[in-house]
Amino acid sequence: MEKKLSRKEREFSQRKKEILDIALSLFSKRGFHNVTMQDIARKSEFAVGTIYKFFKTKEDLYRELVIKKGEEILSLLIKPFELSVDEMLKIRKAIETKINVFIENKDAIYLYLTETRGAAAYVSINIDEKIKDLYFSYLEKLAEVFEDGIKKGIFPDMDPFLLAIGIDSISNAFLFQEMERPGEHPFNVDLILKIFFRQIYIGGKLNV
Amino acid sequence: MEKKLSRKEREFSQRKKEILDIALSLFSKRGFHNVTMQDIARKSEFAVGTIYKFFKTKEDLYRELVIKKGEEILSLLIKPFELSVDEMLKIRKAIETKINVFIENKDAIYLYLTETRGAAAYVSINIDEKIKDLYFSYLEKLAEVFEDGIKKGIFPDMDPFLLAIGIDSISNAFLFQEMERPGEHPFNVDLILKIFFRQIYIGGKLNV
DNA sequence: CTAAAAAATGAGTTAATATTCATATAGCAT
DNA sequence: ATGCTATATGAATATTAACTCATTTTTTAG
Repeated sequence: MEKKLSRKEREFSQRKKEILDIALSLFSKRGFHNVTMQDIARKSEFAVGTIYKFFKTKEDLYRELVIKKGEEILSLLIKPFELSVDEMLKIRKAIETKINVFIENKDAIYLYLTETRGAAAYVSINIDEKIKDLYFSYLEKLAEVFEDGIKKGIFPDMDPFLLAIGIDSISNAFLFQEMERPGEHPFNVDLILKIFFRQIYIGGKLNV
Repeated sequence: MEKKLSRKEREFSQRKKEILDIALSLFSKRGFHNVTMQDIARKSEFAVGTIYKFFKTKEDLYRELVIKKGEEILSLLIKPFELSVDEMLKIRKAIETKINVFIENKDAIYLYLTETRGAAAYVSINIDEKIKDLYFSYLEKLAEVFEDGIKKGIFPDMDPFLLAIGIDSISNAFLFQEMERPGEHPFNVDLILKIFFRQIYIGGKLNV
């Protein structure tokens, strides 16, 4: 069902993708309002009119970009939850994955976090809501892992959703700090786990 | 040195303050680019031209607002650090204060956090840097408390700046969650301290 | 009360940029 | 090679919103 695309269609998608990549690099650095369609046209080496063959409006382009990247990133972030390992390892893998995804997708992360912050960044309520929902669904999956762990007695008995928010926000904060001032305050997964669980987990074993 | 203001001057500041208050409520909901000077004029019941008697440009107005609020909030947040109590209680007070400041200044917090996020929100690099610096100076003060506590052996021996980022980001995350979906996941200072220290601190005593 | 000075007003000007569309170019079939 | 269709182009247009300033209104002083 994938191979039905004609060369024309493949070229169309390829060009569209190129435009979206350029747009990502621009929007993530300067924000929606400080990037013009001219900028996108110039940098992607298309004429302005051509951009409009791919996207009805500037906002459409932005919306498509934000949602596409959001979904892309979510799909990476939730992979560890499908592993059949114990909850502690799942959490560890989830944080490791998050760190890698951050590093590999800095631009997209900027776009994404800008959106979840609402307020000044938002262009249209709908984008904002969609991205919030994606992020929420991630937190819910993470919370489920905590819930399972609590039932087994390996995590403290607290609201699993708050634990999810907690560990995720620490991870985000450390990652942002690292992005802003690289090397100043090195951290790793163990440190995050240590704060959360007073535990270091190595090769299937728990060490305090 | 305060009472030298004439009625004129007092009226001028009063009006300026009114405009800034209106602008805050608008900017915090819709962001810089989605609020027009017309909007601010209409809502504050002045003419557009009058707004320009108070602020040279729209960006000036915004800058003044963001920095004023940032400084206002910082001065509230750092108060607990001046208390002469032990480090654990200082941290507790700092979180309590943060929760209260959040609740009392939701609009300003939105403005403030939007700015610290950089990226899409930014208007001019200078505002952004100024606010980042303010926030950074808060984190540094918080880190000092951790440092003192670590020396005394009452906190675990980790990078105090990371501990500061950590506890602050959890507090922020819980507060945002509460703002977005009130009542769904109740939390309090004890919960945050428990995650961080496995400790509840009541009336000067530590309880595990 | 009256006239000069100060302040406020908002229609009009200007600048920036999203969007359109007549024209040019490239691709393709015969 | 030739015409026909689809695609690309970017100058021209439309829109939006910041900012100005000639006019009106309010305040102050005598």
